[in-house]
Amino acid sequence: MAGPGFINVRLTADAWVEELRAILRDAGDYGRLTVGQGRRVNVEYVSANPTGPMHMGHCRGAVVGDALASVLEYAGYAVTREYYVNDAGSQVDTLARSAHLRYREALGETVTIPEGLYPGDYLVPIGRMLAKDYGDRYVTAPEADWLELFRTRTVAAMMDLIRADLALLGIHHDVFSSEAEVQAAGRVTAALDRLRADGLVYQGTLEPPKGELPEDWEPVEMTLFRATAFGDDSDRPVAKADGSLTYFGTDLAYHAQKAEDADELIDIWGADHAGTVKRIQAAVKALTAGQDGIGKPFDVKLVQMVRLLRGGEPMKMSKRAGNFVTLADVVNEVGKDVVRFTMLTRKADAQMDFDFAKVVEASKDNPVFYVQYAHARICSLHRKAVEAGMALPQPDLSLLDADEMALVKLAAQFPRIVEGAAANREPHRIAFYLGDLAAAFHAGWNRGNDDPSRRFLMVNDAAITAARLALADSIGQIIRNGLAIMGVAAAEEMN
RNA sequence: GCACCCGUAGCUCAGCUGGAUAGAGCGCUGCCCUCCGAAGGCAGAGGCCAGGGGUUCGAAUCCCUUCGGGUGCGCCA
Repeated sequence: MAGPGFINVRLTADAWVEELRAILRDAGDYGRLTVGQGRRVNVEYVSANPTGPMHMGHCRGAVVGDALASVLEYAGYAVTREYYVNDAGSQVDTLARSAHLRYREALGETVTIPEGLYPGDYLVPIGRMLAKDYGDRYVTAPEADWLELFRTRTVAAMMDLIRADLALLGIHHDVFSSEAEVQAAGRVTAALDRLRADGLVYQGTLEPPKGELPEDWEPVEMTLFRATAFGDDSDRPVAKADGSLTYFGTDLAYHAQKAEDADELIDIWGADHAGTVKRIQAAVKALTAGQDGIGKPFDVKLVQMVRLLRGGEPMKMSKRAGNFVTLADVVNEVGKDVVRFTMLTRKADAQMDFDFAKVVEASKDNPVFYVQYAHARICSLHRKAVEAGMALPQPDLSLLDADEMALVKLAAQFPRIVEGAAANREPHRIAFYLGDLAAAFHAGWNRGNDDPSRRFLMVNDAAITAARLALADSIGQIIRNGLAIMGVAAAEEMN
Protein backbone atom coordinates (compact mmCIF):
# COMPACT_ATOMS: atom_id res chain seq x y z
CA MET A 1 0.00 0.00 0.00
CA ALA A 2 1.22 3.45 -0.87
CA GLY A 3 -1.36 5.59 0.80
CA PRO A 4 -5.10 5.20 1.14
CA GLY A 5 -6.85 3.51 -1.71
CA PHE A 6 -3.66 2.74 -3.50
CA ILE A 7 -2.10 -0.53 -4.37
CA ASN A 8 1.09 -0.50 -6.33
CA VAL A 9 1.24 -3.06 -9.02
CA ARG A 10 4.41 -3.35 -10.99
CA LEU A 11 4.18 -5.27 -14.19
CA THR A 12 7.21 -7.28 -15.09
CA ALA A 13 9.20 -6.44 -18.16
CA ASP A 14 7.78 -9.59 -19.71
CA ALA A 15 4.31 -8.11 -19.62
CA TRP A 16 5.41 -5.12 -21.65
CA VAL A 17 7.29 -7.30 -24.10
CA GLU A 18 4.10 -9.26 -24.49
CA GLU A 19 2.20 -6.04 -25.16
CA LEU A 20 4.72 -5.02 -27.78
CA ARG A 21 4.17 -8.37 -29.50
CA ALA A 22 0.44 -7.79 -29.33
CA ILE A 23 0.78 -4.45 -31.10
CA LEU A 24 2.77 -6.02 -33.90
CA ARG A 25 0.48 -9.04 -34.11
CA ASP A 26 -2.84 -7.18 -34.02
CA ALA A 27 -1.45 -4.42 -36.20
CA GLY A 28 -4.32 -2.35 -37.59
CA ASP A 29 -6.69 -3.89 -35.07
CA TYR A 30 -4.62 -3.13 -31.99
CA GLY A 31 -6.70 -0.90 -29.76
CA ARG A 32 -10.00 -2.07 -31.15
CA LEU A 33 -12.39 -2.56 -28.28
CA THR A 34 -15.62 -4.31 -27.55
CA VAL A 35 -16.89 -1.83 -24.97
CA GLY A 36 -19.46 -0.62 -27.49
CA GLN A 37 -20.94 -4.11 -27.49
CA GLY A 38 -22.32 -3.51 -30.94
CA ARG A 39 -24.75 -0.91 -29.65
CA ARG A 40 -26.21 1.12 -32.49
CA VAL A 41 -25.16 4.75 -32.32
CA ASN A 42 -26.48 7.33 -34.71
CA VAL A 43 -24.10 10.25 -35.13
CA GLU A 44 -25.65 13.18 -36.94
CA TYR A 45 -23.20 15.81 -38.09
CA VAL A 46 -22.67 18.55 -40.66
CA SER A 47 -26.37 18.85 -41.64
CA ALA A 48 -25.52 22.14 -43.31
CA ASN A 49 -28.44 23.86 -44.97
CA PRO A 50 -28.57 22.95 -48.66
CA THR A 51 -28.45 26.55 -49.76
CA GLY A 52 -24.83 26.71 -50.79
CA PRO A 53 -21.43 25.07 -50.70
CA MET A 54 -19.71 24.19 -47.45
CA HIS A 55 -17.80 27.01 -45.86
CA MET A 56 -15.30 26.90 -43.04
CA GLY A 57 -17.99 27.36 -40.45
CA HIS A 58 -19.10 23.82 -41.19
CA CYS A 59 -15.68 22.31 -41.28
CA ARG A 60 -14.93 21.69 -37.67
CA GLY A 61 -18.24 20.03 -36.93
CA ALA A 62 -17.74 17.84 -39.97
CA VAL A 63 -14.33 16.65 -38.86
CA VAL A 64 -15.22 16.26 -35.20
CA GLY A 65 -18.37 14.33 -36.06
CA ASP A 66 -16.62 12.07 -38.50
CA ALA A 67 -13.72 11.36 -36.17
CA LEU A 68 -16.10 10.73 -33.30
CA ALA A 69 -17.99 8.25 -35.44
CA SER A 70 -14.72 6.50 -36.19
CA VAL A 71 -13.67 6.40 -32.56
CA LEU A 72 -16.97 4.84 -31.64
CA GLU A 73 -16.64 2.26 -34.40
CA TYR A 74 -13.16 1.44 -33.17
CA ALA A 75 -14.54 1.04 -29.66
CA GLY A 76 -17.05 -1.51 -30.83
CA TYR A 77 -20.19 0.46 -31.57
CA ALA A 78 -22.27 -0.01 -34.69
CA VAL A 79 -22.24 3.51 -36.04
CA THR A 80 -24.53 5.25 -38.51
CA ARG A 81 -23.25 8.50 -39.95
CA GLU A 82 -26.22 10.68 -40.69
CA TYR A 83 -26.91 14.03 -42.34
CA TYR A 84 -30.19 15.89 -41.88
CA VAL A 85 -31.15 17.84 -44.98
CA ASN A 86 -33.16 20.95 -44.11
CA ASP A 87 -35.10 20.99 -47.34
CA ALA A 88 -38.48 22.10 -46.02
CA GLY A 89 -38.18 25.59 -44.61
CA SER A 90 -38.64 28.97 -46.19
CA GLN A 91 -34.91 29.12 -46.88
CA VAL A 92 -35.18 26.50 -49.62
CA ASP A 93 -37.98 28.51 -51.21
CA THR A 94 -35.59 31.43 -51.18
CA LEU A 95 -33.03 29.16 -52.76
CA ALA A 96 -35.50 28.18 -55.49
CA ARG A 97 -36.27 31.83 -56.22
CA SER A 98 -32.58 32.60 -56.38
CA ALA A 99 -32.11 29.73 -58.81
CA HIS A 100 -35.03 30.99 -60.88
CA LEU A 101 -33.22 34.29 -61.35
CA ARG A 102 -30.09 32.47 -62.46
CA TYR A 103 -32.29 30.44 -64.80
CA ARG A 104 -33.58 33.63 -66.41
CA GLU A 105 -30.04 34.91 -66.53
CA ALA A 106 -28.97 31.77 -68.37
CA LEU A 107 -31.67 32.51 -70.94
CA GLY A 108 -30.22 35.89 -71.68
CA GLU A 109 -31.76 38.26 -69.17
CA THR A 110 -29.65 40.63 -67.17
CA VAL A 111 -30.57 40.08 -63.56
CA THR A 112 -29.69 41.67 -60.27
CA ILE A 113 -30.02 39.58 -57.15
CA PRO A 114 -32.19 41.47 -54.69
CA GLU A 115 -31.48 41.63 -50.99
CA GLY A 116 -32.72 38.52 -49.25
CA LEU A 117 -31.92 36.08 -52.05
CA TYR A 118 -28.73 34.05 -52.35
CA PRO A 119 -26.23 35.95 -54.47
CA GLY A 120 -23.53 33.27 -54.75
CA ASP A 121 -22.04 32.31 -58.11
CA TYR A 122 -22.57 28.65 -57.37
CA LEU A 123 -26.16 29.04 -58.54
CA VAL A 124 -25.09 30.13 -62.00
CA PRO A 125 -24.48 26.58 -63.29
CA ILE A 126 -27.75 25.51 -61.67
CA GLY A 127 -29.51 28.20 -63.67
CA ARG A 128 -27.90 26.93 -66.84
CA MET A 129 -28.92 23.39 -66.04
CA LEU A 130 -32.52 24.47 -65.48
CA ALA A 131 -32.48 26.50 -68.69
CA LYS A 132 -31.22 23.51 -70.59
CA ASP A 133 -33.84 21.20 -69.14
CA TYR A 134 -36.87 23.45 -69.28
CA GLY A 135 -36.17 26.07 -71.92
CA ASP A 136 -38.15 29.26 -71.41
CA ARG A 137 -41.23 27.48 -70.07
CA TYR A 138 -41.02 29.02 -66.59
CA VAL A 139 -39.64 32.46 -67.35
CA THR A 140 -42.91 34.31 -67.00
CA ALA A 141 -44.93 31.54 -65.38
CA PRO A 142 -46.37 32.25 -61.93
CA GLU A 143 -44.24 31.09 -59.05
CA ALA A 144 -46.72 28.41 -58.11
CA ASP A 145 -45.90 26.65 -61.39
CA TRP A 146 -42.21 26.28 -60.80
CA LEU A 147 -41.37 26.80 -57.14
CA GLU A 148 -41.59 23.19 -56.03
CA LEU A 149 -39.82 21.88 -59.11
CA PHE A 150 -37.00 24.41 -58.88
CA ARG A 151 -36.68 23.77 -55.18
CA THR A 152 -36.33 20.05 -55.65
CA ARG A 153 -33.86 20.36 -58.49
CA THR A 154 -31.77 23.01 -56.77
CA VAL A 155 -31.65 21.27 -53.42
CA ALA A 156 -30.55 18.10 -55.17
CA ALA A 157 -27.81 20.01 -56.95
CA MET A 158 -26.72 21.69 -53.70
CA MET A 159 -26.52 18.35 -51.99
CA ASP A 160 -24.29 17.07 -54.80
CA LEU A 161 -22.10 20.10 -54.20
CA ILE A 162 -22.00 19.48 -50.47
CA ARG A 163 -21.26 15.78 -50.89
CA ALA A 164 -18.39 16.69 -53.17
CA ASP A 165 -17.05 19.12 -50.57
CA LEU A 166 -17.33 16.50 -47.86
CA ALA A 167 -15.57 13.99 -50.06
CA LEU A 168 -12.62 16.36 -50.20
CA LEU A 169 -12.37 15.83 -46.46
CA GLY A 170 -12.87 12.09 -46.81
CA ILE A 171 -16.31 12.28 -45.24
CA HIS A 172 -19.12 10.04 -46.43
CA HIS A 173 -22.43 9.78 -44.62
CA ASP A 174 -24.43 6.57 -44.56
CA VAL A 175 -27.82 8.24 -44.41
CA PHE A 176 -29.21 11.51 -45.68
CA SER A 177 -32.58 12.23 -44.11
CA SER A 178 -34.89 14.79 -45.59
CA GLU A 179 -36.85 17.20 -43.44
CA ALA A 180 -39.54 17.34 -46.13
CA GLU A 181 -39.83 13.57 -46.12
CA VAL A 182 -40.13 13.46 -42.36
CA GLN A 183 -43.13 15.73 -42.75
CA ALA A 184 -44.57 14.00 -45.81
CA ALA A 185 -44.41 10.63 -44.08
CA GLY A 186 -46.68 11.95 -41.38
CA ARG A 187 -44.07 11.51 -38.72
CA VAL A 188 -44.60 14.95 -37.26
CA THR A 189 -48.29 14.41 -36.84
CA ALA A 190 -47.66 11.01 -35.33
CA ALA A 191 -45.09 12.29 -32.87
CA LEU A 192 -47.20 15.26 -31.84
CA ASP A 193 -50.28 13.06 -31.42
CA ARG A 194 -48.36 10.77 -29.11
CA LEU A 195 -47.13 13.65 -27.04
CA ARG A 196 -50.56 15.24 -27.01
CA ALA A 197 -52.01 12.02 -25.68
CA ASP A 198 -49.54 12.22 -22.82
CA GLY A 199 -50.47 15.83 -22.17
CA LEU A 200 -47.08 17.01 -23.39
CA VAL A 201 -48.36 18.97 -26.36
CA TYR A 202 -51.07 21.58 -25.91
CA GLN A 203 -52.48 24.83 -27.24
CA GLY A 204 -51.29 27.73 -25.20
CA THR A 205 -49.48 31.01 -24.94
CA LEU A 206 -45.97 31.59 -23.71
CA GLU A 207 -45.00 33.84 -20.87
CA PRO A 208 -43.17 36.90 -22.12
CA PRO A 209 -39.41 36.53 -21.66
CA LYS A 210 -38.01 37.87 -18.43
CA GLY A 211 -35.92 40.94 -18.47
CA GLU A 212 -36.24 43.31 -21.35
CA LEU A 213 -39.63 42.90 -22.96
CA PRO A 214 -39.67 43.00 -26.76
CA GLU A 215 -41.46 46.07 -28.10
CA ASP A 216 -44.01 44.20 -30.12
CA TRP A 217 -44.81 41.52 -27.59
CA GLU A 218 -48.30 40.10 -27.91
CA PRO A 219 -49.54 36.91 -26.36
CA VAL A 220 -50.41 34.50 -29.17
CA GLU A 221 -51.81 31.03 -28.92
CA MET A 222 -49.81 28.30 -30.57
CA THR A 223 -49.01 24.63 -30.23
CA LEU A 224 -46.51 24.04 -27.49
CA PHE A 225 -44.39 21.16 -26.28
CA ARG A 226 -44.15 20.89 -22.53
CA ALA A 227 -40.35 21.04 -22.45
CA THR A 228 -40.43 22.36 -18.90
CA ALA A 229 -41.46 18.88 -17.76
CA PHE A 230 -37.98 17.72 -18.80
CA GLY A 231 -35.80 20.48 -17.49
CA ASP A 232 -36.09 23.17 -20.15
CA ASP A 233 -36.72 26.75 -19.06
CA SER A 234 -39.79 27.30 -21.15
CA ASP A 235 -42.27 25.31 -23.17
CA ARG A 236 -41.44 25.43 -26.86
CA PRO A 237 -43.59 26.01 -29.92
CA VAL A 238 -43.92 23.12 -32.35
CA ALA A 239 -46.44 24.90 -34.55
CA LYS A 240 -46.93 28.60 -35.14
CA ALA A 241 -50.11 30.57 -34.58
CA ASP A 242 -51.09 29.95 -38.21
CA GLY A 243 -50.70 26.20 -37.69
CA SER A 244 -47.56 25.72 -39.76
CA LEU A 245 -44.75 23.75 -38.16
CA THR A 246 -41.74 25.30 -36.52
CA TYR A 247 -38.29 23.94 -37.19
CA PHE A 248 -38.35 22.36 -33.76
CA GLY A 249 -41.65 20.66 -34.50
CA THR A 250 -40.14 18.68 -37.33
CA ASP A 251 -36.80 18.23 -35.65
CA LEU A 252 -38.51 16.55 -32.76
CA ALA A 253 -40.18 14.04 -35.10
CA TYR A 254 -36.90 13.54 -36.92
CA HIS A 255 -35.18 12.56 -33.69
CA ALA A 256 -37.97 10.12 -32.97
CA GLN A 257 -37.28 8.64 -36.40
CA LYS A 258 -33.58 8.30 -35.71
CA ALA A 259 -34.26 6.73 -32.34
CA GLU A 260 -36.25 3.95 -33.98
CA ASP A 261 -33.12 2.44 -35.45
CA ALA A 262 -30.56 3.34 -32.82
CA ASP A 263 -29.76 2.63 -29.20
CA GLU A 264 -28.02 5.96 -28.73
CA LEU A 265 -28.14 9.31 -30.50
CA ILE A 266 -25.43 11.92 -30.85
CA ASP A 267 -25.84 15.30 -32.54
CA ILE A 268 -22.94 17.54 -33.44
CA TRP A 269 -24.04 21.17 -33.47
CA GLY A 270 -22.46 24.54 -33.87
CA ALA A 271 -22.22 26.39 -30.58
CA ASP A 272 -24.56 29.06 -31.92
CA HIS A 273 -27.38 26.57 -31.42
CA ALA A 274 -26.56 25.99 -27.77
CA GLY A 275 -29.77 27.63 -26.74
CA THR A 276 -31.87 24.88 -28.29
CA VAL A 277 -30.09 21.90 -26.76
CA LYS A 278 -32.39 21.56 -23.79
CA ARG A 279 -35.57 21.47 -25.82
CA ILE A 280 -34.40 18.75 -28.17
CA GLN A 281 -33.11 16.73 -25.26
CA ALA A 282 -36.45 17.20 -23.56
CA ALA A 283 -38.19 16.03 -26.71
CA VAL A 284 -36.04 12.95 -27.11
CA LYS A 285 -36.61 12.04 -23.51
CA ALA A 286 -40.35 12.45 -23.92
CA LEU A 287 -40.44 10.44 -27.13
CA THR A 288 -38.12 7.59 -26.19
CA ALA A 289 -38.86 7.08 -22.51
CA GLY A 290 -39.94 3.54 -21.86
CA GLN A 291 -41.72 2.28 -18.81
CA ASP A 292 -38.70 3.09 -16.71
CA GLY A 293 -39.18 6.72 -17.67
CA ILE A 294 -35.62 6.90 -18.91
CA GLY A 295 -35.13 7.94 -22.50
CA LYS A 296 -32.50 6.73 -24.90
CA PRO A 297 -29.02 8.12 -24.38
CA PHE A 298 -28.74 11.30 -26.41
CA ASP A 299 -25.76 13.64 -26.45
CA VAL A 300 -25.52 16.97 -28.16
CA LYS A 301 -21.91 17.92 -28.71
CA LEU A 302 -21.35 21.60 -29.30
CA VAL A 303 -18.53 22.65 -31.56
CA GLN A 304 -17.14 26.12 -31.16
CA MET A 305 -16.42 28.50 -33.98
CA VAL A 306 -13.12 28.61 -35.80
CA ARG A 307 -11.41 31.91 -36.38
CA LEU A 308 -9.53 32.02 -39.65
CA LEU A 309 -6.20 33.77 -39.63
CA ARG A 310 -3.51 34.33 -42.17
CA GLY A 311 -0.17 35.13 -40.63
CA GLY A 312 -1.80 36.14 -37.37
CA GLU A 313 -4.28 38.51 -39.04
CA PRO A 314 -7.99 37.64 -38.87
CA MET A 315 -9.51 37.12 -42.28
CA LYS A 316 -12.41 39.38 -43.11
CA MET A 317 -15.53 37.63 -44.16
CA SER A 318 -18.89 38.98 -45.08
CA LYS A 319 -21.72 36.55 -45.48
CA ARG A 320 -23.94 39.13 -47.12
CA ALA A 321 -21.45 39.81 -49.84
CA GLY A 322 -21.16 36.05 -50.29
CA ASN A 323 -17.37 36.06 -50.10
CA PHE A 324 -16.98 33.52 -47.31
CA VAL A 325 -14.03 31.16 -47.28
CA THR A 326 -15.21 27.85 -48.63
CA LEU A 327 -14.15 24.52 -47.29
CA ALA A 328 -12.94 23.52 -50.73
CA ASP A 329 -10.62 26.54 -50.84
CA VAL A 330 -9.05 25.61 -47.55
CA VAL A 331 -8.64 21.92 -48.35
CA ASN A 332 -7.13 22.79 -51.70
CA GLU A 333 -4.66 25.13 -50.06
CA VAL A 334 -3.40 23.14 -47.08
CA GLY A 335 -4.64 19.60 -47.75
CA LYS A 336 -7.16 17.26 -46.21
CA ASP A 337 -4.82 15.81 -43.62
CA VAL A 338 -3.76 19.17 -42.24
CA VAL A 339 -7.36 20.35 -42.01
CA ARG A 340 -8.56 17.21 -40.29
CA PHE A 341 -5.71 16.95 -37.83
CA THR A 342 -5.80 20.63 -36.95
CA MET A 343 -9.52 20.54 -36.30
CA LEU A 344 -8.81 17.91 -33.66
CA THR A 345 -6.02 19.75 -31.87
CA ARG A 346 -8.42 21.46 -29.54
CA LYS A 347 -11.34 20.10 -27.61
CA ALA A 348 -14.55 20.74 -29.47
CA ASP A 349 -16.07 23.19 -27.02
CA ALA A 350 -13.06 25.49 -26.98
CA GLN A 351 -12.66 28.22 -29.55
CA MET A 352 -9.94 27.68 -32.08
CA ASP A 353 -7.77 29.73 -34.36
CA PHE A 354 -6.90 28.29 -37.74
CA ASP A 355 -3.90 30.08 -39.15
CA PHE A 356 -3.09 29.18 -42.72
CA ALA A 357 0.57 29.92 -42.09
CA LYS A 358 0.93 27.93 -38.91
CA VAL A 359 -0.93 24.76 -39.81
CA VAL A 360 1.50 23.97 -42.59
CA GLU A 361 4.58 24.95 -40.65
CA ALA A 362 7.18 22.22 -40.40
CA SER A 363 8.18 22.62 -36.79
CA LYS A 364 7.89 21.03 -33.44
CA ASP A 365 5.00 23.20 -32.32
CA ASN A 366 2.86 21.97 -35.17
CA PRO A 367 1.53 18.59 -34.03
CA VAL A 368 0.34 17.76 -37.52
CA PHE A 369 3.86 17.88 -38.75
CA TYR A 370 5.43 16.35 -35.68
CA VAL A 371 3.31 13.21 -35.75
CA GLN A 372 3.75 12.76 -39.48
CA TYR A 373 7.47 13.28 -39.08
CA ALA A 374 7.72 10.56 -36.44
CA HIS A 375 5.98 8.14 -38.74
CA ALA A 376 8.19 9.09 -41.65
CA ARG A 377 11.30 8.52 -39.56
CA ILE A 378 10.09 5.09 -38.60
CA CYS A 379 9.46 4.23 -42.23
CA SER A 380 12.88 5.52 -43.15
CA LEU A 381 14.51 3.08 -40.75
CA HIS A 382 13.41 0.18 -42.89
CA ARG A 383 14.59 1.81 -46.06
CA LYS A 384 17.95 2.45 -44.45
CA ALA A 385 18.22 -1.09 -43.20
CA VAL A 386 17.57 -2.41 -46.67
CA GLU A 387 20.04 0.03 -48.19
CA ALA A 388 22.63 -1.16 -45.69
CA GLY A 389 21.97 -4.70 -46.82
CA MET A 390 21.17 -5.85 -43.32
CA ALA A 391 19.73 -9.28 -42.75
CA LEU A 392 17.64 -8.94 -39.63
CA PRO A 393 16.98 -11.92 -37.38
CA GLN A 394 13.80 -12.54 -35.44
CA PRO A 395 13.78 -9.74 -32.86
CA ASP A 396 14.84 -10.62 -29.33
CA LEU A 397 12.80 -8.06 -27.41
CA SER A 398 14.66 -8.71 -24.17
CA LEU A 399 17.44 -6.60 -25.66
CA LEU A 400 15.40 -3.44 -25.20
CA ASP A 401 16.47 -1.18 -22.34
CA ALA A 402 14.39 0.71 -19.80
CA ASP A 403 14.03 3.88 -21.89
CA GLU A 404 12.88 1.82 -24.80
CA MET A 405 10.39 -0.09 -22.69
CA ALA A 406 9.01 3.24 -21.49
CA LEU A 407 8.08 3.88 -25.10
CA VAL A 408 6.26 0.56 -25.19
CA LYS A 409 4.32 1.50 -22.10
CA LEU A 410 3.16 4.70 -23.73
CA ALA A 411 2.21 2.86 -26.91
CA ALA A 412 0.30 0.32 -24.85
CA GLN A 413 -1.92 3.08 -23.50
CA PHE A 414 -3.55 3.45 -26.88
CA PRO A 415 -6.53 1.18 -26.17
CA ARG A 416 -7.33 3.15 -23.03
CA ILE A 417 -7.08 6.41 -24.95
CA VAL A 418 -9.58 5.05 -27.46
CA GLU A 419 -11.85 4.00 -24.64
CA GLY A 420 -11.72 7.42 -23.02
CA ALA A 421 -12.25 9.23 -26.29
CA ALA A 422 -15.27 7.06 -27.07
CA ALA A 423 -16.80 7.24 -23.60
CA ASN A 424 -16.48 11.00 -23.42
CA ARG A 425 -17.19 11.58 -27.10
CA GLU A 426 -13.93 13.49 -27.41
CA PRO A 427 -12.00 12.52 -30.52
CA HIS A 428 -9.39 15.22 -29.89
CA ARG A 429 -7.88 12.95 -27.24
CA ILE A 430 -6.49 10.78 -30.02
CA ALA A 431 -4.69 13.76 -31.52
CA PHE A 432 -3.17 14.81 -28.21
CA TYR A 433 -2.08 11.29 -27.44
CA LEU A 434 -0.41 10.90 -30.83
CA GLY A 435 1.41 14.15 -30.18
CA ASP A 436 2.72 12.76 -26.90
CA LEU A 437 3.68 9.48 -28.47
CA ALA A 438 5.49 11.20 -31.33
CA ALA A 439 7.36 13.42 -28.88
CA ALA A 440 8.47 10.37 -26.90
CA PHE A 441 9.62 8.65 -30.05
CA HIS A 442 11.56 11.70 -31.21
CA ALA A 443 13.19 11.87 -27.78
CA GLY A 444 14.27 8.26 -28.16
CA TRP A 445 15.60 9.00 -31.60
CA ASN A 446 17.53 11.96 -30.28
CA ARG A 447 19.24 9.83 -27.68
CA GLY A 448 20.96 8.28 -30.65
CA ASN A 449 22.32 11.66 -31.61
CA ASP A 450 24.11 12.02 -28.31
CA ASP A 451 25.09 8.41 -28.03
CA PRO A 452 25.52 6.51 -31.30
CA SER A 453 25.19 3.18 -29.49
CA ARG A 454 21.54 4.01 -28.85
CA ARG A 455 20.46 4.49 -32.42
CA PHE A 456 17.67 2.44 -33.80
CA LEU A 457 19.76 1.44 -36.75
CA MET A 458 23.05 -0.21 -35.73
CA VAL A 459 24.55 -1.40 -38.97
CA ASN A 460 27.05 -3.62 -37.19
CA ASP A 461 24.60 -5.19 -34.80
CA ALA A 462 21.72 -6.95 -36.50
CA ALA A 463 20.34 -8.36 -33.24
CA ILE A 464 19.89 -5.01 -31.49
CA THR A 465 18.71 -3.39 -34.68
CA ALA A 466 16.02 -6.04 -35.10
CA ALA A 467 14.76 -5.43 -31.57
CA ARG A 468 14.76 -1.67 -31.92
CA LEU A 469 13.08 -1.80 -35.30
CA ALA A 470 10.36 -3.94 -33.76
CA LEU A 471 9.92 -1.23 -31.14
CA ALA A 472 9.85 1.51 -33.79
CA ASP A 473 7.35 -0.52 -35.80
CA SER A 474 5.04 -0.75 -32.83
CA ILE A 475 5.11 3.03 -32.46
CA GLY A 476 4.50 3.43 -36.16
CA GLN A 477 1.60 1.04 -35.93
CA ILE A 478 -0.03 3.02 -33.14
CA ILE A 479 0.44 6.24 -35.07
CA ARG A 480 -1.19 4.67 -38.12
CA ASN A 481 -4.09 3.35 -36.08
CA GLY A 482 -4.64 6.68 -34.40
CA LEU A 483 -4.39 8.64 -37.61
CA ALA A 484 -6.78 6.22 -39.27
CA ILE A 485 -9.36 7.04 -36.63
CA MET A 486 -8.78 10.72 -37.28
CA GLY A 487 -9.07 10.17 -41.00
CA VAL A 488 -5.53 11.38 -41.61
CA ALA A 489 -3.08 9.61 -43.90
CA ALA A 490 0.22 8.49 -42.36
CA ALA A 491 3.06 9.95 -44.41
CA GLU A 492 5.90 7.59 -45.26
CA GLU A 493 8.18 10.41 -46.28
CA MET A 494 8.34 14.11 -45.63
CA ASN A 495 8.99 16.36 -48.57
C1' G B 1 -33.28 38.81 -15.92
C1' C B 2 -32.58 33.48 -17.32
C1' A B 3 -29.82 29.49 -19.53
C1' C B 4 -25.40 27.27 -21.52
C1' C B 5 -19.88 27.32 -22.31
C1' C B 6 -15.37 29.07 -20.33
C1' G B 7 -11.61 30.99 -16.30
C1' U B 8 -4.97 25.89 -15.24
C1' A B 9 2.68 28.75 -16.11
C1' G B 10 3.97 35.52 -19.10
C1' C B 11 1.15 33.49 -23.93
C1' U B 12 -1.76 29.33 -26.52
C1' C B 13 -3.81 25.11 -24.52
C1' A B 14 -4.04 19.59 -22.43
C1' G B 15 -5.51 17.08 -17.94
C1' C B 16 -11.92 17.06 -15.60
C1' U B 17 -16.31 9.16 -15.42
C1' G B 18 -11.97 12.18 -8.03
C1' G B 19 -6.40 9.35 -6.64
C1' A B 20 0.35 9.68 -5.66
C1' U B 21 5.34 15.61 -6.78
C1' A B 22 -0.56 19.59 -11.96
C1' G B 23 1.53 18.57 -18.07
C1' A B 24 2.94 20.26 -23.38
C1' G B 25 4.31 23.96 -26.97
C1' C B 26 5.73 29.09 -27.48
C1' G B 27 8.55 32.79 -24.86
C1' C B 28 12.71 33.14 -21.14
C1' U B 29 17.87 31.22 -19.05
C1' G B 30 22.09 27.86 -19.78
C1' C B 31 24.54 24.15 -22.45
C1' C B 32 24.84 21.12 -27.28
C1' C B 33 25.34 20.60 -34.31
C1' U B 34 32.38 16.37 -37.87
C1' C B 35 26.54 11.95 -35.18
C1' C B 36 20.46 6.80 -37.86
C1' G B 37 16.78 12.96 -41.26
C1' A B 38 19.62 19.01 -35.86
C1' A B 39 12.97 21.43 -40.92
C1' G B 40 16.75 20.73 -33.84
C1' G B 41 18.34 18.36 -28.83
C1' C B 42 19.11 18.45 -23.38
C1' A B 43 18.51 20.94 -18.81
C1' G B 44 16.34 24.90 -15.82
C1' A B 45 13.31 28.84 -13.95
C1' G B 46 8.07 29.81 -13.99
C1' G B 47 1.48 27.63 -11.06
C1' C B 48 -2.67 29.45 -3.52
C1' C B 49 -5.53 25.08 -11.16
C1' A B 50 -10.15 33.00 -10.85
C1' G B 51 -11.96 33.81 -5.19
C1' G B 52 -14.84 31.50 -1.21
C1' G B 53 -17.61 27.45 0.97
C1' G B 54 -19.05 22.14 0.89
C1' U B 55 -18.83 16.50 -0.07
C1' U B 56 -14.60 12.93 0.53
C1' C B 57 -9.47 9.16 3.38
C1' G B 58 -8.26 12.24 -1.01
C1' A B 59 -10.77 17.74 -5.38
C1' A B 60 -7.86 21.27 -11.07
C1' U B 61 -11.68 17.26 -11.46
C1' C B 62 -18.11 16.63 -8.06
C1' C B 63 -21.87 20.32 -5.51
C1' C B 64 -23.16 25.53 -3.97
C1' U B 65 -21.76 30.61 -4.34
C1' U B 66 -19.14 35.26 -5.81
C1' C B 67 -16.33 37.65 -9.45
C1' G B 68 -14.66 37.92 -14.50
C1' G B 69 -15.15 36.66 -20.13
C1' G B 70 -18.21 34.50 -24.29
C1' U B 71 -22.83 32.89 -26.49
C1' G B 72 -28.04 32.30 -26.84
C1' C B 73 -32.88 33.90 -25.23
C1' G B 74 -41.49 34.50 -28.16
C1' C B 75 -44.47 31.59 -33.61
C1' C B 76 -35.67 31.93 -37.46
C1' A B 77 -33.79 27.83 -39.69
